[in-house]
Amino acid sequence: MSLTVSTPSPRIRIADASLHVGETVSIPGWLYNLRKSGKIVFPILRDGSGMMQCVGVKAELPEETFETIKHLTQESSVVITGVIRAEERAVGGYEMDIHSIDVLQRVPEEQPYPITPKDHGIEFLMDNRHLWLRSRRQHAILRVRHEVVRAVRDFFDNDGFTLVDCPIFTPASCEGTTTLFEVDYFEDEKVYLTQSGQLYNEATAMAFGKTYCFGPTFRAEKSKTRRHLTEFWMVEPEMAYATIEDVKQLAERFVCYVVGRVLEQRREELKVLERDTAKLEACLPPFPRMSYDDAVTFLQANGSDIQWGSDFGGTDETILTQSQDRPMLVDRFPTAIKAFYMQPDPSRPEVALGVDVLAPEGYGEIIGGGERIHDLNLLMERLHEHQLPQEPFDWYIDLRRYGSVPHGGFGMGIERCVAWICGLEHVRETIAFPRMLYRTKP
RNA sequence: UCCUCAGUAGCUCAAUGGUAGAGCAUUCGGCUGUUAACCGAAGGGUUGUAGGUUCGAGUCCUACCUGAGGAGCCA
Repeated sequence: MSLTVSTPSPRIRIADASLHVGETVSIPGWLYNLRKSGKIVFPILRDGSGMMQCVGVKAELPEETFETIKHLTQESSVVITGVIRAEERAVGGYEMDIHSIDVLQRVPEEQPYPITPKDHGIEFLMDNRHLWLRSRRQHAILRVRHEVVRAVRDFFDNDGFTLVDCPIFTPASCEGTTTLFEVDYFEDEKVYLTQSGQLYNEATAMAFGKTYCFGPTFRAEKSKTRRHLTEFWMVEPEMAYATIEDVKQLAERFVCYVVGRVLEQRREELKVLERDTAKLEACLPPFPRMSYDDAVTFLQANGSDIQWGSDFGGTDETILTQSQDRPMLVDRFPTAIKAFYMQPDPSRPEVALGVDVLAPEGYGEIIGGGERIHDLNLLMERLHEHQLPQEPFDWYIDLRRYGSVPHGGFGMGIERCVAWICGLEHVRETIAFPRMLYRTKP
């Protein structure tokens, strides 16, 4: 069966098939599907870069080779050698006439590959997440995610930001204290998994001017919705000498760049996902801007029972964004519901200079950020009001002692952004191995 | 933590309180251009668990377990 060993041909990836028309090449991959029709077989090979329909004709192959192909099982690992040919009837436009096949591992029929070409339920698919990643749709989503991550890095790298990553073990909370994962450190010490790199970003921004961090973030929220993971990836830029207006402009440019890159580089994947790209093409500046005050008025006029002073619910975000064709910016939230470090509006201290970006089509908040307090006394006051201990924040307070300046930034959740761009029902498909309230396997 | 819904073949789902069934997957057979191929046949079940009502329970009742969706909170 191992003809390729004695007659080695150049190995190619399916994505490069168009460069090898007429050549004899080998493609290492896995059997995606197999269609049989008497004396002709059509194994569909996948190699991670694409799909290739191969053709095996009984009359043109040794009987043993033909029988081997005919009885191949789904997801068996094989190296197929043959000649590439342009073929309109094949998906992808190219086809391979099989000369020989080398089977590395044949999936046994008594334990066949569980994910068949028909429908499956979400529980079954999540239990088989390690295999589900091989399917076309999951492949497309994770390629879009990769493009988003690349675009995020390129955007900040090309805009004068320095990447300075923040610690994952942290001694204290940035956001609320009830949503921290506690970890046993040495000598009875407790540390927590980071909820945000933002406090550290403020230190690095004072050192480099403009910085960003990008890494995993953890929230022990008992949230069981399509928008929540307990472990997610967040990119957080921070700028010295910046106001809320600078933050808003940065967020707007950033979101447009990321969406533009996916449209430019990942058309095929969006097509697999049946994403209406017109909705993404509408993502151009300027984004509509609304104050929290006006948002509350708008919501009340459109059926929400929200009262001034409380945060938006999931349905509130949907009501706000459903009439928009692009993301919207909402700013100046009640100071009382925002984190202690948020800068109050000097002319209206009851509202804070925070801004959220809400994605359209009901996807909700993808960015949260704003201007931070830079006045030492005000920061001390706010720490006290939030009943936070001073000692763990000593270093943070120091930043207001040594050349304090107005500064701000934001955080964007990668999974929510990818879910929106891909048009997915749930964020769980946007990360290879999602961690959720009741799921930590596989 | 609370609310709602669902657990039946490996998977997706049917079955008025009255003999547990189909499609896909698997195996065997047929077919030289298939596109989640198609046609024929076979094997495959402690109906989530424990109780209860009933002549009789997959179906009704109670508790529990598991999962999904949502609320609150959030990116």
